[in-house]
Amino acid sequence: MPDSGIHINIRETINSGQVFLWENYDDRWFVVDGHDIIIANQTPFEVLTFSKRSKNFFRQDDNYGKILKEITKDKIVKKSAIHYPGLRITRQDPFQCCISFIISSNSNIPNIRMRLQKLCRKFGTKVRFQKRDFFLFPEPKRLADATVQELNECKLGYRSKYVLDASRTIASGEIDLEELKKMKYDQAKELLLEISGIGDKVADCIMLFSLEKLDAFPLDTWTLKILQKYYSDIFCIDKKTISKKRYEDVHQKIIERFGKYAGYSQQFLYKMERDLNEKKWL
DNA sequence: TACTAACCTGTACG
DNA sequence: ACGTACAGGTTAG
Repeated sequence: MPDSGIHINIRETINSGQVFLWENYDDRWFVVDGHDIIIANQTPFEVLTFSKRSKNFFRQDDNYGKILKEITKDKIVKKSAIHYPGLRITRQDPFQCCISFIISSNSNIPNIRMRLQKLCRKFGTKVRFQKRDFFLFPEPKRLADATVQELNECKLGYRSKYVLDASRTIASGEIDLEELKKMKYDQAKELLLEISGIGDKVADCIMLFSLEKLDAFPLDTWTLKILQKYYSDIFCIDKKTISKKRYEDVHQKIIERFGKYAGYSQQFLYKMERDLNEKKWL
């Protein structure tokens, strides 16, 4: 059963920390997604692409009703789901998603966005679409051929070498992100963790937002805070960070608690807690 | 295995 | 104005 627009809130979905390269003009949303641009209109609901290929960027093909029914068994998630109807997980270009979250480490959303924009302007292709100019996200090969010096000009800081490493690993085919889509969570994660700059949290973001792993539940400062605040009876989290071993243990418990669509639960909880603390989405 | 410090950079706040 | 703290973490020791 395909989703109609009423089950997709474009504004809230884009403003939930999963996608960074977007612009809002005249009530329409433009999202740079790899070598393509998504244009989304809320009412009447319509999603088009620059490439003219059909893409379910908002995961319109998910059975949203079924997923909601599953994840709202949890009262806190239910509260958030009522407050944010139509909040979705996006299906992003894997390479862009990968670089986006490598860049996100120890940083904030406006800063991540700025760096990605600089990467696009410096290495991406300029295109004209709907009477506006856009820079597409650079291909893996283009970034693999860049120098640390050039990447530093995009203000990546110490992350420049990570971006280079990841781009080379992917451009060479050593790791094929499309192949990871077909794998189970554990197997895909193991491969992602081989790339320097990708730890547990970043790997989970990449898998949830671009590799079809709805059971991925990124554990960052916010979600850990959420587990402490609302689920102290189930999860014994005392610090701001957790060790690798603990991360795996907690993820296992997360699946037991929230089910196979735990990633969706995470998005609702994350959105709610960030808004509660009046954090910026841009 | 668990724990810490160091890390680039822009922005917010005093 | 100018210093300091902090941000969707990861790595090295």
